[in-house]
Amino acid sequence: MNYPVFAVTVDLVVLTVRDGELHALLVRRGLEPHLGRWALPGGFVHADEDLTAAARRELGEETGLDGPGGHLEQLGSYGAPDRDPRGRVVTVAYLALLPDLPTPTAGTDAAEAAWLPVGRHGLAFDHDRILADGIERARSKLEYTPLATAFCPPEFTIAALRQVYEAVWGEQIDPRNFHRKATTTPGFVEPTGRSTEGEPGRPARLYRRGEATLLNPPILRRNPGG
Amino acid sequence: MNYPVFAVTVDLVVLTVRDGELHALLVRRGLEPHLGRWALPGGFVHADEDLTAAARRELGEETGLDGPGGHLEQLGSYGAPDRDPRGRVVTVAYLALLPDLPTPTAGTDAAEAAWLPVGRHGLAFDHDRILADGIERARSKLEYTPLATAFCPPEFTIAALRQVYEAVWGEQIDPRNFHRKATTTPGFVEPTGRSTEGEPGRPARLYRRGEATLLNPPILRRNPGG
DNA sequence: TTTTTTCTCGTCACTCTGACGATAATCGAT
DNA sequence: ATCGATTATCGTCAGAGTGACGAGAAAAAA
Repeated sequence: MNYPVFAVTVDLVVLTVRDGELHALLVRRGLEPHLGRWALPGGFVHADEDLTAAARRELGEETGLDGPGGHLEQLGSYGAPDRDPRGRVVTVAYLALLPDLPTPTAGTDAAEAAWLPVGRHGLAFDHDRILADGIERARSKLEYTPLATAFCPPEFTIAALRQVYEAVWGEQIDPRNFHRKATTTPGFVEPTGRSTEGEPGRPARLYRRGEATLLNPPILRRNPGG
Repeated sequence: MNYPVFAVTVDLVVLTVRDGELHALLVRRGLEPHLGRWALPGGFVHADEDLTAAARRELGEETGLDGPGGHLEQLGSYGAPDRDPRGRVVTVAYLALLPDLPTPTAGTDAAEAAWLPVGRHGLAFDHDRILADGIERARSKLEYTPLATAFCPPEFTIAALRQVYEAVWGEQIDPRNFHRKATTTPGFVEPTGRSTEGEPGRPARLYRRGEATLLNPPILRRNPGG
C-alpha cells in the first residue's frame, strides 16, 4: 500500500475575557516560515502522542497552566495542500477557554506571546480563519452550554458571568433578566453562601459552576449569525 | 526541524432515513487490517488534495453520488497512537446526510456496502466511536439548523420532514404542533404550490428547503442528553 | 447624611409551546 | 354514490419563558 506522508500539528485558539473584552493568546513566530508574524500557539504532534495530549501539552507550554476551571475541546482540522510552505501539514485546531489569569505567557520557541483583543489580525498561515472559527464556536457554545463559567475563576458573581456573555457576544444584556435566567436555569450555577467584599455597590453573592453540561432552556443571542 | 510522519485518511459517517429509521452506510473491509469487518467508508488523502475534497471524492466513490440535496461537514479528527496497526494514522471524519436514494452502494476496495440501521455494530478501528459522534452531531444539528431537509428529496411534505426528526431523535412528535413550527419558522421551508397525489389520506402540500441557515427559535428535543 | 453604585426581587405584557379538538380532502370498500 | 378510514391542516387554550422596566436593598464614596 502506498500513501503520501504528512506532518501533523496542533494549533490552539486560547480565549479569555479581560477588561470586558475577548482576547486571544497569540505568539510572534521565532522561526521561518512567517518569521516575526503573529500566529496561534501550536506545534508538531509527537511520535507517540494522542492529539488531545499534544494540545494539552502545548497549552501548558504556552500558558504555564492547564488548571481546572478551563476548557479544552477539538475545534477542527485544516489541511489545504498549500497551507504550509514546508510541505504537507495537517493541523488539528483546539479551542481553549480560560479565566483571566495573571499569566506570564512565556513561550519556548516563540519570540513573544501576548493576549490581544480579537479583531483584525493578519496572522500567519490560515490562522485568521482558524481563530474566526474558534470565536464562532465559543459564541455558539455559550448559548447551549454552561461553558461561560470556564472563563470565570472558581467563584464568581452573576455580574461577572454576564460580562463574559457580553464580551464574547458583543451584546449588552439586561442585568435583571440575566440574573433571573442564570439563577433559575437548573445546574448552571450554585450559590456558595459567600459574597464579595470591598467592591463598590451592594455586595454580590458568589457562585460556582453547577453540574449541568447543557443549558435547558438555552440562552439565545439576538443575532446568531453575526 | 525534525518531526514524525503520519498518514492521513478521511472516514465518512453517511446517514440517511429509510422506513422511518436512521441508517448508516457501512462497508465490509476487503483488506487487512480488520479484513471482513464492517467499517466506515473512507480512504487515504491524496498527495495534493484538500481534506474536504478527499471526503467528497470518497463519498462519490462509495455512494455514486454527491448530488445537491445532501450535506457534508467535518466531524472531527481521531489520532490515538494505536488506532491503526499499520502505523501512525490520523483520520479526519466527515458527516454526510443524504436523502434515501435507491443507491447501488458499490464499493471499489470494499467487499460489500450496505445501509445498516444504527445501533450496536462492532466496527473496525475506532469507528464505533466516530459513528456515535456523528449521530450525536446530527441529532444536535437538527435542533438549531434546517439540516433535516438534507435527508429529504428536493420536494417533501411536512410529514416527511417530521419523520426525519422522529427517526433521528427516536422520539414521537405531535404532527399538529410540528406542522405549525415548521411552517411558521422563517426560512425553514417554502411552499412549492404542488401537492402529493395518490397517497392515502388528504393530499399534503409540498415544500422545498428555505434559505435560513439557522433555526430561530430552535426546535428542541425533550431530552438533549440521551 | 446623602449620593452613587450595584445587586436582587417583582410585575406585566407578549410570545412560544404542548396538549388536544375540529374540520378538510383524499382513498378504498361497500 | 356513500361511508369509513386516513392523513393534512387549522384553532383553541393554559402554562412556561422572555424582554422591558420599576423598585427596594446594601454597600462605598462624597
